Amino acid sequence: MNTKSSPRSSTRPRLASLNRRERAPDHRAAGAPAAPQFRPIHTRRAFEEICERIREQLALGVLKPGDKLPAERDLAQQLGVSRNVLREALRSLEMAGVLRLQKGVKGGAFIREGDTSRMNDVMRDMLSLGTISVRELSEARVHVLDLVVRLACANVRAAHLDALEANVARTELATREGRLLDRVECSREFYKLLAAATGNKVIAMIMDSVTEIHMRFVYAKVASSGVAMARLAEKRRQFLAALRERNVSSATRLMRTHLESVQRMLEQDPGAMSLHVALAEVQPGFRR
Amino acid sequence: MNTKSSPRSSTRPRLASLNRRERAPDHRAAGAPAAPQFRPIHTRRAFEEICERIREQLALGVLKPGDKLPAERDLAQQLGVSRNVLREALRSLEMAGVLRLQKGVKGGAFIREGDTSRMNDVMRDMLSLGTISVRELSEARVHVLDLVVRLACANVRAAHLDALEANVARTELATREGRLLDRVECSREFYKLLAAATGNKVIAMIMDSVTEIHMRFVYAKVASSGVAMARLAEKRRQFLAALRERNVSSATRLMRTHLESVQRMLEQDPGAMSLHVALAEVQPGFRR
DNA sequence: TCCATTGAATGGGTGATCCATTTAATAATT
DNA sequence: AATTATTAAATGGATCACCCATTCAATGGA
Repeated sequence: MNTKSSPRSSTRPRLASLNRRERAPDHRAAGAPAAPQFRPIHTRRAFEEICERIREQLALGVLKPGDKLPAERDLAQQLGVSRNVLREALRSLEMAGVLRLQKGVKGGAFIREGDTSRMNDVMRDMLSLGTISVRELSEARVHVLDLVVRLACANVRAAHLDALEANVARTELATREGRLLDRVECSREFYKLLAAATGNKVIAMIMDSVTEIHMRFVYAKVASSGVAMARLAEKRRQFLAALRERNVSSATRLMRTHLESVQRMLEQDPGAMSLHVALAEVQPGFRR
Repeated sequence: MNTKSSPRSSTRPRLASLNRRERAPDHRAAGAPAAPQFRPIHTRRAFEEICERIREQLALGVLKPGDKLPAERDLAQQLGVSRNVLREALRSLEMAGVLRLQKGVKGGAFIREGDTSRMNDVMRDMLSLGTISVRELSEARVHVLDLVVRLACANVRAAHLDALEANVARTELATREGRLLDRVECSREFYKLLAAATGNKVIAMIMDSVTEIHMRFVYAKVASSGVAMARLAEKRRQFLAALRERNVSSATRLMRTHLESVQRMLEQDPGAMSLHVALAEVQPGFRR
């Protein structure tokens, strides 16, 4: 039995607004198309409500990057929830790349600049969960890269070309010194720079997300078999030349044939390659 | 003063593995390319470690969709952390679409089928945070849609065509009955079906993520101004005919001109359109 | 002027406790 | 025997009251 009389029933007008809230009815218009029976209603929980409210303030422009939320203890009281629940919400938003939590006096929960690498995580989870396949990802990458090359030819600027040039120089150096894994890291960077050269952060984000996983496979392959893409730096220089003269067809063709040879490299001795190995392996430069 | 003697120092060999863990040194190879000074080290926190371990089990294939994690109380003890911290981790994974938490006996934390709509959230957050712009998103959508049309022409199957046909029929009905917002909902569905017709879930996911936000704008525009895209169903039928005969150039051209007219519609009287309104407005069919 | 000390604010983390929901086992009723 | 209530246990949801570690400004001494 619970002998100690509940010390809480007295001081608890709190959750009136947040907790135990009646669910809003589904306002789907009467004649709505393709209404699939009823969508499952998952009970509204406090932390969801909190996340939503903060995101709402964000969408409304009330909160902007750099802004600081009230201290956990204060915000919890304002929202009428316990500190623990508030923290669940803040944690989720932190994982989502929306917040940055910082300790110490003058610390707090700050709205971050958007973190475009979040899309990588989504892609990786989808692959881990088996929702998408390596084949689909590779195919998507070919198409996206094709688009990226065309856009880069249209929009590339001197600064991008310089960065790419420097990257190829590093690739060449790594090749000469036999640092094969560093060369893979160079490749990863190359595609990131190329994506940035499109001048469109949405496209770049998409490109990065399909490239990141792909490069893990390449890394795992090179690490395990020691194979190396022949004449990589040379091919990069050719491509850069085409990009510099904004020769779309030439750049596209060079990239396509390169992708094909990479694909062949990955597919030889396929038994050694494993989705799980590539995903789970902790690799330098591949932050999780 | 803290009069009550700490009751914890005795029973706490727990965190040895998880908490207060020495950070692994950065094993970046010595001559690594483009090492940007030092990457900021953010203190390793328990919940991050937990998330990572669960994701690792996922990547390793030890955990699969449908599997159930141990009960919170048990898992917390196994990991040597408090239940509250474990919950922060589970919450984050739930928000990430990896887990589904279910109450009651026989409840627990289950590994979900991958939730492709997570990419939509990323896109929305990036827009809310100002990391990407509406212009970039629209531009990306044009290019992605172009790709989708080409792939759909190559891979569309009878079932897809039937679904699209049914969608257009609903569009026609909504038009006749003057249900403009339902027609927008039909459009949203149309693009989702088209994305699925590519036969590539990665491409489909990307397409959906750039479409979702766009359709919010269309919805907000139609809701506020009452304007309607002229001859929508007719245009859809023409496009479907081209898709059915796998006529890439025709389908591409039709889609492109349609996009242009939609863009013109959105841009007239631009003062009425607001990023914040479109993002924040709760709309039927637009789950958050 | 510079450096060490201190203390308050803040996020990180713990453990105990209660509530609400769900399900299966059990008892009561027809 | 079949059906319907009741009960009990397991589980996630939430709260409270702490304590710890980090950070940084204020303070004070050399």
